[in-house]
Amino acid sequence: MKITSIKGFSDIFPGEVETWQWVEQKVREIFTFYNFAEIRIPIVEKTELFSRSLGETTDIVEKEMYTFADQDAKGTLLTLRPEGTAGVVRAYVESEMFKIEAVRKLYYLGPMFRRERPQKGRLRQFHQIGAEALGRSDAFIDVEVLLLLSDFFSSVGLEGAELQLNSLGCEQCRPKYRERLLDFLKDHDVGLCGNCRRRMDRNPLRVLDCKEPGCGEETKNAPSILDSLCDPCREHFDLVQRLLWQADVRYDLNSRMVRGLDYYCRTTFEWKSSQLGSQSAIAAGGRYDGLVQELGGPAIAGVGFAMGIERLIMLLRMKENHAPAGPLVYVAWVSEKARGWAFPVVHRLRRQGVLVEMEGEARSLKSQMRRADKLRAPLVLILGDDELDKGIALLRDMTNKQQEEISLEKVEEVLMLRKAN
RNA sequence: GUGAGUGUAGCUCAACGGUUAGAGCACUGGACUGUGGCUCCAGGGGUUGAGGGUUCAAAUCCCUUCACUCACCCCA
Repeated sequence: MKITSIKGFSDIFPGEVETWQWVEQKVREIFTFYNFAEIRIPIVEKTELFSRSLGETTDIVEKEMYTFADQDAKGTLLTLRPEGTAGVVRAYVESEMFKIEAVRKLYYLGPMFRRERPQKGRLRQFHQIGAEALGRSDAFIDVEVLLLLSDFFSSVGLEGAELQLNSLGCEQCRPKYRERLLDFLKDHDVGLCGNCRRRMDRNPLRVLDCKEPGCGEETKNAPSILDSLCDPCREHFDLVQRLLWQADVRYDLNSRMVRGLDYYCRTTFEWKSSQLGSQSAIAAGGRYDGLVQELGGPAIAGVGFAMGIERLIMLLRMKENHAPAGPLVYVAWVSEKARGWAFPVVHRLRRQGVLVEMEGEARSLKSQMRRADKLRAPLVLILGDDELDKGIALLRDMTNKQQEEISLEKVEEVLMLRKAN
């Protein structure tokens, strides 16, 4: 029986991996420019970290986490991280970073795991790029984070992503809004789909972004969270919008946008694209002012986002060719003696920085030429017994079909020269 | 977890229940005895996802199972 990969876990092969490397390079460039520093955190954490920060009743915690017992005596429950924010905040609190410098701007990049049914734009192991700004509660940092994302998108040439913006309020105003909404929904529950009637108790906000047309109709006049914000939240959100406007970043207000994790408050946002299929969010995030404290730290605010790399790459559509440079010289050999002569030469050339590839098996010269052509090598060094006897090698220029004889002693020298050009 | 769709050569796909399951691309070789792209010719490559059933006969129909895809749920 052939062993296959796990459902929802995929390989990234050469050809595609170059695009990943290019994206990662852009991340480092842009994020560093905004003074975000990379942090690398473990892929496995204690289960409790996630259940406490994401919320016990979220889908992720209830049914999507890869959780297992450690081999220690207590059988400590461990979980493959389903997202990055919890781990970053844990590291921030645990290392007491805030004592030295309360404000930290961090980013990370790596695999996340959620046991969902795979579909377009959704895998069980997927990759996220995330940024977290800890220690500031002002609207300016919310917008700085949004501008970072926006600049990143333009640096990779992403077009057609739309920003949706909302505010979820704080512990003061959100519970009040929740009550108001619930009252409204109770009066209208006849027109709601079965799904939404179930949603009412668990997370009434979610009823608002139900895809059923009937539910949309029924909740058309539902109270909006944006009309229910308390004064500080209102001012915060107004400033966010004013700054975005100033920075020329377009957005749509969406008071029905819900975030999946419990820790969000105030500003939340989502970048969406219509070209992604049903899973349309490419990046999403928001403010999480209570999280640091929830994880045992001081009352320190935070704001951040996560972006799905697979989804991002789907949208980039390989506009640019990120393939690495092919070999400068392809060495074709037609006898074992020639191969034996060429092998150490190839090695020496590589050590001197010349990109050389050499045929690996005894094949016709024709097929070796084909291979060289396919690799787009501009030069082919041809070696056979005839040449060795004469003390020469043939150097063919693939672009103009010119071929010259060079003495064996000069091969390295000549190729070094070609490299320089 | 629920629902639908699809599984045939390395890839993209054909084949009314009826000869030996084909084509394009890719690969290998030849035309060009040791020279790439274009063209022409030839060749290799398949347990038709797996297992069972119906039938004189199954890639084709039925059942089971597995995998993939898309959607719901939910989310990056």
